[in-house]
Amino acid sequence: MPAGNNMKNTIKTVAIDLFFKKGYYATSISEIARGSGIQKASIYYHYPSKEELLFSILKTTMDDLTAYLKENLADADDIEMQMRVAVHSHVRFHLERQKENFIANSELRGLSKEHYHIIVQKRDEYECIFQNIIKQGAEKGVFSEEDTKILSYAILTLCTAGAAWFNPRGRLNVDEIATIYENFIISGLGRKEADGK
Amino acid sequence: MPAGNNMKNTIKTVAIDLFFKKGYYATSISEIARGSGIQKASIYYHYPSKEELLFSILKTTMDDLTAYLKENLADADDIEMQMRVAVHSHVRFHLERQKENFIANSELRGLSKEHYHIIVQKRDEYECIFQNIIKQGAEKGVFSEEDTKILSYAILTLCTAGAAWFNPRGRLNVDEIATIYENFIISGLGRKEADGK
DNA sequence: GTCTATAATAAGATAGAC
DNA sequence: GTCTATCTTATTATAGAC
Repeated sequence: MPAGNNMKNTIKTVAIDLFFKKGYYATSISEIARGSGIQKASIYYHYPSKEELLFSILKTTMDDLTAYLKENLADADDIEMQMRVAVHSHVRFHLERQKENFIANSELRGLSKEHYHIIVQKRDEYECIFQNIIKQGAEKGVFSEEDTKILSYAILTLCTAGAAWFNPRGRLNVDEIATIYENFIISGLGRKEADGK
Repeated sequence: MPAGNNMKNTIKTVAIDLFFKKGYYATSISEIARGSGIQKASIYYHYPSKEELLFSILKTTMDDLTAYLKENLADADDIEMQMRVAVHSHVRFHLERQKENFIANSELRGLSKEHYHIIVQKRDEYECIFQNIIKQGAEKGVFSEEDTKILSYAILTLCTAGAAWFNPRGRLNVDEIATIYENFIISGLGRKEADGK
């Protein structure tokens, strides 16, 4: 994660802040420079273009997101536990790195065609992990047999949305929110007839 | 809903298309004019500014959304049915007027302070209807006693997200998707102990 | 109600000094 | 690695003819 130790990271941190607050297009290189304490021309020493700066943010976020999920899933054995861990991991990451994740979900259109494909492929790989858990759960009779793709989108967007409204100084902390979502989703995925547990 | 019968509506329809495809900031008045078959200066005869055009789109969308929900809820009596109807109504409206709704959820930052407050107030009123159903459901023991606000955000963002990926020529039609969401949410809201139904 | 022409401004990016 | 100065281009919006 970027800290303020060198200018390249400072610029990135400032850009994340501004892209989150105002959006990518509404943020100018001048503003990023002002926030970083340098002149706008100096930005181009560190990043070849505004678009490359955005790409750099999104790439790091997606890589860290997937690494975090895999790390957390290593301990989970049965299917329900895997889904619980996956949801918790997703919510936690999105709440703790709220700004980057919000950008990763709202500013994909700012990317070049090539960069867009790279990020979307990373996102697909991540989604695939969730879809496999749902599919396995349906096969083993733990989850209901609704449409796997739709449910994975539903679950992911549900948790992702947390990043849009979460207030770090609000009523509930990260783990409390993650647990509410976790219960909601496990219930939602349960078979409708009766709870066989 | 705007049709192509007069220039003011044509401009609005073209703008919705472009704001959805490219985003508000990435869309220029020139492009909207080109799509409408007039010169860019002529846009200003119909709308005083680009921001007013955006506001006009968002205002119509929010008003129609709330009217549609109230209309649908008029028939529903018990709480579970009310939630089913509300979810179905929300999903249906968001899938059928996908572009406007996507804009209404992603381009609020493009508004002036005054217009922003008007739209957010309309959104709060709409959310309030959902929160009341959840609260009543919890009081009567139909739904679990989780946090009302969190759950209403969860439900709304869940359904709203449909608008972001729905493909009108895709595998599933509007009603099929709405029903999947409906079941998921009713299960998710159910009490965790055992299904008392 | 739509046009042409243009004003006013701000953007992303580069050149070259230090 | 950061600066000043500048190029190029695009933007929103207005003035005034038709």
